[in-house]
Amino acid sequence: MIVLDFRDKRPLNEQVAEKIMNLIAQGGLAPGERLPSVRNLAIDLSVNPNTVQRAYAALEEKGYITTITGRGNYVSDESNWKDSLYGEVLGELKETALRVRAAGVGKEEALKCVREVYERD
Amino acid sequence: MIVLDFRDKRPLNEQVAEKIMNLIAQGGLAPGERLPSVRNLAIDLSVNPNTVQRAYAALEEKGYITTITGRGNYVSDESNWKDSLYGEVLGELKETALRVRAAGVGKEEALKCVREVYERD
DNA sequence: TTAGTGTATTAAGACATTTAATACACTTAT
DNA sequence: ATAAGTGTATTAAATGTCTTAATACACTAA
Repeated sequence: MIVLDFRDKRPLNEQVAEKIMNLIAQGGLAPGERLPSVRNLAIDLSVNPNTVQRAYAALEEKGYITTITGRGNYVSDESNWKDSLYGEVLGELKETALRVRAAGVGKEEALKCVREVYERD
Repeated sequence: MIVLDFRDKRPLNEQVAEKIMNLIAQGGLAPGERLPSVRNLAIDLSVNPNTVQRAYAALEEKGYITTITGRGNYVSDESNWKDSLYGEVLGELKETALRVRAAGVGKEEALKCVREVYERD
């Protein structure tokens, strides 16, 4: 389901949260579907339960999942996170594009770079 | 000349290096121009000399500046860093685009976002 | 009642960043 | 030659974050 990169300098809890977020965003996890329990996912990823718990807490904070004590974590309805995700991600893209332009890269070259990413596999 | 964000979680030495790099890329610092000494910039930024030294070392490693022991640090000629800057900045764009795609944003919407940045003023 | 769930706390270790205090070699101007 | 300013290097300490570990508690479901 998820593979972590232990050599990456980014915190494990952030990696877990982002990978699950991406799975949800792409439909790999449907709304209403139950996520693995904190303890089970921790075992699967060879990570401490606290680390998974922090990832889940962040995901709930952003509206991607709903937590029910004693039962588990469930994927939220798309309406709860789609707008905020699009806004966040397009904001990042805009910032990066500004930096790319400031560095002197031409418009066509920048567009080509983005197109290539989308046309890969 | 430069203002650091001490609340930002990013390392100070990286912030210093990036801000100087941007100044150079945008012509705020001309080739041949001398940078502030390690000690003076450290005082200006309220930071330890070691931190500035690390920033300068990184900048020299990437070809943005040339260091002469006993004299100072000087902005390198554009030919020394233009390629590496393009590579770095396009790499960032690629990564961001991947994240945008993973979030479920469509190709046309992403391209439109980049186009808008380039067509602004 | 039992097992499985989320949650919370405290302690310890590992690690990166930053500061601090020096020291040394080099260059420039006097 | 001397002095001041430069880059560079080293070692130690302080700090903060991340992670693990070991528990404990409240809740839910079978």
